[in-house]
Amino acid sequence: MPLKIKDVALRAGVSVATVSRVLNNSDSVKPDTYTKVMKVINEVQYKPNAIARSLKVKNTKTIGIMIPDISSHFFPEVVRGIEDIANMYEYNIILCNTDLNREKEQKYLEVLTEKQVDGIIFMSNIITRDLALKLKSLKVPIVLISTEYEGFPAIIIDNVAASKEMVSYLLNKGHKRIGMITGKEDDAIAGTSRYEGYKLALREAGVELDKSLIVSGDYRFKSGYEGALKLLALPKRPTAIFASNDEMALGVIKAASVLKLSIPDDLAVAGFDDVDMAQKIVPALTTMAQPMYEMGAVGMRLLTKILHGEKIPCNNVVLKHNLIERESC
Amino acid sequence: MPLKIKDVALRAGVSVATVSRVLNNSDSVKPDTYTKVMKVINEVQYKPNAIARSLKVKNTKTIGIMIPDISSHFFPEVVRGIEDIANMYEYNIILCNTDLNREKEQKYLEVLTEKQVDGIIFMSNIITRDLALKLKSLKVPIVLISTEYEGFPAIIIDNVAASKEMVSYLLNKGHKRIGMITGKEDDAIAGTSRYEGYKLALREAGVELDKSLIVSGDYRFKSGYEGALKLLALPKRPTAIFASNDEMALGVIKAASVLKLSIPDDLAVAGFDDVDMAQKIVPALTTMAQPMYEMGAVGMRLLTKILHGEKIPCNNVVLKHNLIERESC
DNA sequence: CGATAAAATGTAATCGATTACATAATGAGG
DNA sequence: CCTCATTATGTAATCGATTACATTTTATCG
Repeated sequence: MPLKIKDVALRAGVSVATVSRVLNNSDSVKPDTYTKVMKVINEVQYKPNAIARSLKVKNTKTIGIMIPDISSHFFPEVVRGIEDIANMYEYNIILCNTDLNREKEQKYLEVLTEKQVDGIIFMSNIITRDLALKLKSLKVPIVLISTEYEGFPAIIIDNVAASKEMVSYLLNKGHKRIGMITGKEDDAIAGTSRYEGYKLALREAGVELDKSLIVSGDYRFKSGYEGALKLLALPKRPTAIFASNDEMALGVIKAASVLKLSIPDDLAVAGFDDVDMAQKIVPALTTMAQPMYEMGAVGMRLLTKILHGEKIPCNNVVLKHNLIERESC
Repeated sequence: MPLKIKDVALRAGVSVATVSRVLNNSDSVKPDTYTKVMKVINEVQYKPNAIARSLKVKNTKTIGIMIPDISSHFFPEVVRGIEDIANMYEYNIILCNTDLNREKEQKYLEVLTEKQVDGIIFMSNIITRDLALKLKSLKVPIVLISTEYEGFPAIIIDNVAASKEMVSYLLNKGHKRIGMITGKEDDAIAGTSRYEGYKLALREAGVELDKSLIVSGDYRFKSGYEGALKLLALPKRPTAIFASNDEMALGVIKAASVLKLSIPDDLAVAGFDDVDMAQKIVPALTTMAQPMYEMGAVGMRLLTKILHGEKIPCNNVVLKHNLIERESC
């Protein structure tokens, strides 16, 4: 039903080639014909069919974004960063929630390639060898965010250093017994490395590691809440708790509140991420900020560079973390 | 570079038509040939080009989602609901952040139509006549969420009733002076109607409206914070504050905390939305829940029905709101 | 003013699938 | 074993753009 380039050509009394030329204002077309064609285009409100175009030019100006879950904190900001830059370069984004489910991931990767996306931004906790192989086989540029793998460009922060910094900060504030709620063990990037940073800070300060102060969580509120209850039930309870992410830190705060502990006097709480809410809650949460928006933006900018033919080294881009002192410590 | 249907046909010793038939398992194809072709497809890892397919069959199995901003609360949940259902029916979603900016909106609508999306889910605060006309002219099915306009199917809640219910609840708790922080005035749906509900509840209870208790906000934390400071500086301060959304309610809580007012004893606070954070903060926020995920899911389900040719009446689907009592009142 | 180069436009092939229509293979029934 | 209906497969047009190449128009200049 909608008009095709042919119709425009007919009405303007030129060939389809000419119309295509004014559309892409490539090649040379006489000013007269240009305006003549433009007039028709505007009159009939002609909108070129991008699908047909894509078939010929072999690019779709759309990229895929694979994230675990848009409704969990952290991701919306990243996605927003991606979209803003994508928009700037006239790309659109197809959003895929994987729930960290391998089958869903697989399925999405397939439809994304079938739909001929120009590139993919991939976020996940851990990338297995299999997955990496699969990603490589796609022949489409891929940028990783908040995860890494040999052979792929990735946007990350230095989790070990960031975590160490936070724990050192707590140590400097005089805390000797610092509880930690870790992320999932199988999650290389945030899980292991943030715990690594914790241990490094202790070692540097000459404080002995007390395993009873470590409980493992899964990044969710509930696990932070329950982990804190466990830690706070200890005979020698910690004076500070560092949670691997803000969501769990919120759980810690909640736990403290049911135990009628005041923050930061009875218990200092530190988080990780600097999720939007961190500054809005009472008490405002001291946390290690990840530049979420920027991670998305930088990742997308990198991807566009690749798509524009620039040769990009496949190494990690490490963005700066930032310790934000607020009321909870 | 990737293999085409022709290549598969060649290797399998059949025609492209036959390959296409096994791909779409339509028509009749002999079991023998079916397996023969399938074998080749698997061997060479053939992936059909969805763009080429779309050009011919005139659908893209992708829909557009227009939202103000994915990084503001409320939307991620809705989007998640949409995506889950979309995924179920093999649709993908292109995410567009409009920032409620008319030009961006316009631009996105254009590229979405050029990219031949099969449908659009549109969220915005207010729909002007111009915009509605534009939407109609797109010839593509559109479902509205959290907004409405004559002639479009829309998924909403009854904001007036919900708001009235909340205020009545506060009144029943014995509050006589209830402050309200409204949304933007130009925002028909949530802004005006929630204030409307407030007034209705007062009238019903025979409480006189005191305009000094009404301050207008813009749905953002800061405006909630500042609005609360203003209200709490009143000679006769309110004993309860109802904010038009949770984000602002959080601002109210923050304001109360700097003024050293305890919640709910010195001040009751109520929000609207039941954003994920509402239950996680201290004190947990009493709020009017909107079924965000469900709104997305129902909206998308409606859209798929339309896309599958069902005739759907263009009226509002009103989902149930739900008053959630927590600690802040 | 005519030859020639440069600019503008047109013709038709192409991208990679689907599908109407034509044709070939198979099976049933006498 | 032959005819005819049915099933299976193949041929070629088509979707709506882009673009290589061919052709026409315009401009330049001796």
